[in-house]
Amino acid sequence: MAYDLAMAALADPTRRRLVERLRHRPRAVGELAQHLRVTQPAVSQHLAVLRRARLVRGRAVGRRRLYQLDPAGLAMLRQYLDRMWGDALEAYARSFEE
Amino acid sequence: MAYDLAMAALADPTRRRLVERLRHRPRAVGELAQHLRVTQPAVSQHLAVLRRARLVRGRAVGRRRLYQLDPAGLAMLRQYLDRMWGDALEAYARSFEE
DNA sequence: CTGACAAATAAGCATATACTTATATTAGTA
DNA sequence: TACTAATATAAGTATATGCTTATTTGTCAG
Repeated sequence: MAYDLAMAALADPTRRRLVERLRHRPRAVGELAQHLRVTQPAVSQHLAVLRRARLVRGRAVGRRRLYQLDPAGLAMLRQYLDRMWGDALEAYARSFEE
Repeated sequence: MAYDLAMAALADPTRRRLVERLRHRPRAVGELAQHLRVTQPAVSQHLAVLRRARLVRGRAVGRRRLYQLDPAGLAMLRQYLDRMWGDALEAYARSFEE
């Protein structure tokens, strides 16, 4: 039951934009903040939430902090959704049988 | 961009329990409420949220209302997560190359 | 038609949370 | 050492939302 943190984290649109911005390469906090209409502290707070959900990882490089996606959180979410998806399809098909 | 409603809907643990309870077969509102420590109105409100997110569908049967999973919402979510997952893996692999 | 049952809606409240500004921390630079 | 840059943390606020009770709407049984 670790996907609950990930689901809650991705429910926020600003955090989803952060994740999407990290899709292809790591970015520094300031760089992320520039594109987001929110202040730098807000971005740091969002990153902390994403970190706890294991959706991103941060490492210090000089005096900057580079964040990148952590596959772990996404993997758990995917697994959960795939299970639901499979069951939903089965139940849906069954609902036509009778 | 329809997965945002689904993400927000599934972020709530009570709503997730509702979805999980509907995994295998349709259920009536009262039946769902009995297993959930919340009142019937709360369940109805949650179901409304899930309906707007296209995660469930409800149909009237007599004076009861049977809800079942709607694959549509889950499909959108899955698609979104799969894209993120793929990109995350690529970026992760790339981060080892250099 | 009347009463009871099932679900949805209304209204209100209490808490969670996404934001802000201000400050602290840590690392590079002159 | 002092100064600046980059990020994190603290504290406070405003809004969103998940819950409750009370009421409304709709359906079946007698």
